[in-house]
Amino acid sequence: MRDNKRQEATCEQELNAIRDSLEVLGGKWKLRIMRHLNNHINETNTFKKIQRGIEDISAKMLSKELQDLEINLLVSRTVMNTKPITVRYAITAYGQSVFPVTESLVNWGLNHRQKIKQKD
Amino acid sequence: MRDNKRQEATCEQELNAIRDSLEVLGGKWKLRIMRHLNNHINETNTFKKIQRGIEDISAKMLSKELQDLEINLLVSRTVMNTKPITVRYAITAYGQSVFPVTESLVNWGLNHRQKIKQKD
DNA sequence: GTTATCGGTTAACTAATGGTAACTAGTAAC
DNA sequence: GTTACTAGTTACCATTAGTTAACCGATAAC
Repeated sequence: MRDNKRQEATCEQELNAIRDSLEVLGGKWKLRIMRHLNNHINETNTFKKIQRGIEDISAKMLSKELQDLEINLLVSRTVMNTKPITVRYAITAYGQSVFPVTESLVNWGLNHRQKIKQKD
Repeated sequence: MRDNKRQEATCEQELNAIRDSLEVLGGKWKLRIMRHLNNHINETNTFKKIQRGIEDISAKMLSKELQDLEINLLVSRTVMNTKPITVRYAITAYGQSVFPVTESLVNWGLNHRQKIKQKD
């Protein structure tokens, strides 16, 4: 794998790659959760603490999104040996690799809003 | 506007900017259409030609997506004075600005697929 | 034994996205 | 007048995404 032969993907492969990215990062909550974990990276982020920290997210959505993020290696889940048990979630080093990607989306989005404003 | 004070957006503003970007570029067809128009930039891209060029897209979806793209200034629409009338769609110069953004999504998606493969 | 906290799950709903097929109007060839 | 091509629109349906509210077992405080 080290001798990577990338950067000559076909059109279809590129569209698939974008679909993959948006599946992993898209939706209403995933990036909010990632950012929250990154902003509180030195704290013990338990399920309830995260839920209280992210406005309006329901237990169901938080549970489901954390599972998805864990499957994709972006977030780690550690059951702590406490009573009552607590579960600690943390963004992984790999998880932090999403921020440079989203930065370009942020910049394009900010610029686009200006552009559309000028239309009126 | 020229003295742009950007790049110090709050967390919430950044999430909104990402939402904006994904609203404009997301979904099943928008980027396919953009790429198609970009790949056939020297041709006259009529509605029917585009529909034949993009596999499985229905008239309804193509019509709706082209309208969205036009509203967002990414695609231009020109009614030609022919009989029967034809309508020419083209990607705008501004529309081409999306490709650098999607490139980072492509790269992350390709890399992520490798990463997940290694898990098994 | 009642109440509260932990980390969730379950069922039932609504909203958004996209697909299918039929249909429109205008023009032209046969 | 029937067929075909232009550029779409309309109505209906299925799937997905997300919301709401109730519930679960375990543990601990009162």
